[in-house]
Amino acid sequence: MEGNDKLTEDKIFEAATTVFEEQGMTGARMQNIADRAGINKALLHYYFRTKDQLFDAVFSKLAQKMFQKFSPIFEENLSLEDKIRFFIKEHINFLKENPKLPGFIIHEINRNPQRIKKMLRNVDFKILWSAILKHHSDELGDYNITEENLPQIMTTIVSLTVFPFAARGLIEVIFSNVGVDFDKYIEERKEFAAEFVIKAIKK
Amino acid sequence: MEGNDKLTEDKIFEAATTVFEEQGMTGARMQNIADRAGINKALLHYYFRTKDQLFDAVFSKLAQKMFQKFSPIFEENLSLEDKIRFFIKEHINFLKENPKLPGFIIHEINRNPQRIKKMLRNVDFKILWSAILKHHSDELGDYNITEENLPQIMTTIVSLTVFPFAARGLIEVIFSNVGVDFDKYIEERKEFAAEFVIKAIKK
DNA sequence: AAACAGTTTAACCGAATGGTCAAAAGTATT
DNA sequence: AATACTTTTGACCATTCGGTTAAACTGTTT
Repeated sequence: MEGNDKLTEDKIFEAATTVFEEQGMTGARMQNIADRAGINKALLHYYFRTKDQLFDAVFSKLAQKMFQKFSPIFEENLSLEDKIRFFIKEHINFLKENPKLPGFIIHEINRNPQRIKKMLRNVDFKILWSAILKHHSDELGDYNITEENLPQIMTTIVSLTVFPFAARGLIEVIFSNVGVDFDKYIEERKEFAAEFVIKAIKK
Repeated sequence: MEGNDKLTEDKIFEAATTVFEEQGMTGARMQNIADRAGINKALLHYYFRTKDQLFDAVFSKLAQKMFQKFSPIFEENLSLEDKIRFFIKEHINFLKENPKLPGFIIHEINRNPQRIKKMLRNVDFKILWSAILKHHSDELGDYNITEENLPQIMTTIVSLTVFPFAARGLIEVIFSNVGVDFDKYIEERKEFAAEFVIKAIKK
């Protein structure tokens, strides 16, 4: 049979994703993953020989999923302001669907910085970054954006979208105390963060 | 003897802090902590009965250390703008000394949200937050700050300081590719983030 | 229907890990 | 110097965990 083939592997992959996202590599248990996938533990090792291999597969997939979402930044067609609005809105929408992703990626990168180093070895950010400046060269006179402060601005924008999800557990406790709903806060954040950034960079 | 007493317990606590910060609760090994402290593993259990108790002690200490740094926000004496400048600068200075703290706290809260819920049970953020508005009530006419968007603004400021350290492993890889030095970036961030926020909230 | 190939399982294994214990070493008290 | 108390250690234990193995099961080919 071939149909069930992919099904089993996918079931494993999904279960592994859930468990790894929640517990991290070191906290995850192969037995737990097997249980969630509704299969025998030996079958896990039949499809993915070791825990490390299974983790690598999951991590690569999730990291790619995360990084892919940044590609719209490096394309043209929108004005700078609209691009900022579009990116922040879409990125928050993406994170709403994958709320555990930031915490997972952050922790696993901290635990093993080499892995991400290897993954991004062949990406030339220099070209990507200068592309941004080039795309909006005619608009740049209206904003406080230079090659020098681009790292500050880029990390700032990402901070605004990612941090609330990474620190969600903490933020939710505080918000519940103040009577704020996290989901509503996230919904409002799309516009707030975008206008916040635009206001800040405008000359 | 009493002098050596505290010394041993402190050596253990320091070693445990290092290991837990780097590996997290689930990745840490009691043997590793014992080795780092230069003592026998049995002695670990003599001072801290179980791994959970040792972890709780370390986590509580580190969480308190982190939260304490927010107290200047809730005191008066400075203008709103200077308070923002002061907090961001001091907070980044603090994080420079404790760069692993954000990732550690974030991960452990995600792994067990209940722990932080219990820790902050008796803190009334509502009072703290309204104190901010009260302290600067005379200045508020000049800024786009209301009780409604305070959650957005507060989380925004914290995002700007904390995220670079949480995601340091990733940011450093990208920066090294673009030829930016992380330490220099952090140094510049003190002023950048403060002026960024002030510009954004000014009417 | 027999041989074959891929899939799934139950039972098992060895190493790692958190934790214990009794004895040794060290320190203070008398 | 004898006693009593605390600290430190080496050896050990029980359990958990990642991983293996051989056999059973399923569908396909001949």
